[in-house]
Amino acid sequence: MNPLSSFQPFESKIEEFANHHPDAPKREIILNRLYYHVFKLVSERQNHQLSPFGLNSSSWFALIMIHSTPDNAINPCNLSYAMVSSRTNITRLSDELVEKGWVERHASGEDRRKIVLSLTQAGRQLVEAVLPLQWQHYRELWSVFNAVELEQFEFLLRKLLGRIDLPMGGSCEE
Amino acid sequence: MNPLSSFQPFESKIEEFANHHPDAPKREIILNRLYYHVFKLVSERQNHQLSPFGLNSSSWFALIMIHSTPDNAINPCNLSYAMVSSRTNITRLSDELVEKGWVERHASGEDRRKIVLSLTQAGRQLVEAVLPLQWQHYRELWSVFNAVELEQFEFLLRKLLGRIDLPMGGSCEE
DNA sequence: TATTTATAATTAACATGTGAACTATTTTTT
DNA sequence: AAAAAATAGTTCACATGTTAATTATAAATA
Repeated sequence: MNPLSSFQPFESKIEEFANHHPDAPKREIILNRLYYHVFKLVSERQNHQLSPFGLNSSSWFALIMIHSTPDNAINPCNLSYAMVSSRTNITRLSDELVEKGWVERHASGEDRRKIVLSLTQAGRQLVEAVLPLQWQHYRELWSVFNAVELEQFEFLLRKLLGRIDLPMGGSCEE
Repeated sequence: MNPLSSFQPFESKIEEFANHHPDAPKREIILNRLYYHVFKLVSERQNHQLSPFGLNSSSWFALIMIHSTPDNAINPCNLSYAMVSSRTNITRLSDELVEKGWVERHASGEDRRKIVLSLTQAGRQLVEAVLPLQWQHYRELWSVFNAVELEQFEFLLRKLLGRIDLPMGGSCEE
C-alpha cells in the first residue's frame, strides 16, 4: 500500500463536491488546483535548496538576471521588467542584496534619475558557486519527463500562456 | 506583427545567458520559469475575477472547502489540511471570513479544544452565486486545450507531482 | 524658453503567508 | 490516578509581495 499523495485531501473534497454538483467542470477544477499544488511544492523545494546560501528563489533570480546582463549591471527598472515584479519589490530586494554584500548601488552617469545595480566580487563568486548546484536540481526535477514529454509540457504551457498573456505595457525595455 | 509575450523579457535574458554557459540546462530553466510565469498570470486572473465579491483566491477556496464538507462545517485543523496551508493562516482567514459575515465560529461539543467553522446563510448564498461564474472562468481558461491535451496536461502534472510529493505528516485527516 | 508630462526610484501602508512560542485541553503512559 | 506527551487554536514576529503617494530628474510640447 503506497502512501497518500499530498494532493489526496483535495481530491476527496472535490469528489464529494462533484457528487452534489453534477454540472461542475470537475476536470478543470482539479487541473487548476493541481497546478497550484505543484507550484507550491516546486517553490518550497527550491527555497529549501537555496536557504543554506542565505538565498531564496526571488533573490537568486535577481542575482541571475543581473549576472545575465552585460557588465553584470542593470537598472532597477530593467530588473523589474525582467523579473515581472513591481519596482517596489525590486527596491526591497536590492536593499537585501546590498545588505548582504552581493550587489552595489551606483548613480548612473547618463541619467541622474537612474541607479545602476552591479554584482560585487562576492556576488559573482556566489553565483558561480551556486549555479552548478541549481542546474543539478533543475535536471533532477525535470528528468521525470522523457524528451517527448518535455516537448509536450513546454508546448502546453506556452499554449496556456497564450490564453492569458497580457500586453507588456511599461517603458523599461532594454 | 504580433505583440510580444510577457514572457519575452525572460527569454531574451536566458538566451544571452545560455550563450555564455553552453552547459546550462536551458530547457529546464525555461520550463521552471515558464511554470512560475503562467502560475502568476492565472492567479492574478482569478483574483481579478473574485475581487468584486470581496474575495480572493484563498478566501474563495476556504469557502468552497467548508461548503464541500457535510453540514457545511469544518474544524480549522481539517481546513488547514484540505488547503495545505498553515494553521496560522487558517486563523487569519477565519477572522476575515467571520468579519465579513460569511462564516461563524462555534465551540465543538465533543472536544473543547476544537472550533467549528460553519457557513452562515450569507456565506452559502455567496458561494451559490459565485460558483457558476467561477465554473465559467475555469471552462474558458482550459478550453484552450482539446480533450487529448487536457488528458496529457493532467498526466504530466501528476507525474511531476510524483517526483516532488511529500509524505503527509500531520494528524488532522478527516 | 517655460510649462507640462513622463519616468526612476523610494517610502508608507497594507495584503498574504510562514514558523516559533504559548495556552488550553485531551490522550497516552507509567 | 498522576505525569508526560500530543493536539487545537491563537498570538507574535517576521518574510515577501502589492498599490498609492512622493521626490527628483528628464523629455515633450506650447
